[in-house]
Amino acid sequence: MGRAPCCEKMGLKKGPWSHDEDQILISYIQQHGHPNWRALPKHAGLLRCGKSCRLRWTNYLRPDIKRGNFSREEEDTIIHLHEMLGNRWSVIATNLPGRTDNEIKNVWHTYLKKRLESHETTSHAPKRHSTKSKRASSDKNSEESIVSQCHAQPQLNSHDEEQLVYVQPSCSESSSETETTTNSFDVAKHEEIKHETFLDDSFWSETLSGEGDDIMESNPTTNISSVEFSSSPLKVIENEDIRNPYTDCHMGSIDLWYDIFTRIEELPELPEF
DNA sequence: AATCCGCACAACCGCAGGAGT
DNA sequence: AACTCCTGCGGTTGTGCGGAT
Repeated sequence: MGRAPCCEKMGLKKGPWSHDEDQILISYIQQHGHPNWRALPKHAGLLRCGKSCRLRWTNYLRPDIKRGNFSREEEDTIIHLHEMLGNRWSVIATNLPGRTDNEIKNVWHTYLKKRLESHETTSHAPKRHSTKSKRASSDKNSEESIVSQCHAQPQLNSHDEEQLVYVQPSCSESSSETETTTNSFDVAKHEEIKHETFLDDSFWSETLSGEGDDIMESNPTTNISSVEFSSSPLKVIENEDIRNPYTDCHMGSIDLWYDIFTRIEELPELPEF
């Protein structure tokens, strides 16, 4: 496979994004979407490579990013899924609405891994995320104000973890209500779990990439917030009252998970995807 | 008060793989 | 089939902050 030539570094800015750059990126994506990341910075007038723009958008500026501390349920979900999937952060992220793979990866490396290593599985977690934003109080105030400009929906609150659904895209750029709601979680059937998990991976990535861009391209002037939140999976879940299996039974389901893991290991061969 | 150290997290880098030609 | 382009992913690094010494 050919590898994309790295963006010509001549004259391209690196490092932390400035307020102005964020504004430019947000406003451009709101107006035009992001059908082509590579061409985006040029068209938007940003001295950044497309990769950097995409990363900034997906990891920080995207409207549906859920900021704030990870709940205990989210942490447990990460741990469970990491046991099952390994370092497939993007797949794990699809099960944590509003969380990015980068964020989950960071949390894992800086905190959860150590928590597991020290076998500290009981309630009190070590000091962490008391202020998720050590920097948030200073230079991120400005950044969050930027982000909030495209957050048409209020920040998620502590009840959000009750709305977690096993199979769910992290990105609300598009989602299908029926698809989301029909992906119910049947933990009793490990094959279905595997199927849904891996199906979810490709399914959502395809769905998201396709529909999101379609929306944007077909409605270039559509306000991104209205588009995204009109089909917000969180809203769907809220309406449908689908519960997260981890939330419902997560601490009581250790045996269940153990059973799942052991049964998976009994399988002669895992299908490759 | 100054320095050191660890933590948290944003951002970068290289690679893999799908899509298009 | 072979090639290029583009996107997404996972690993890693850089930087700023707060607490400890």
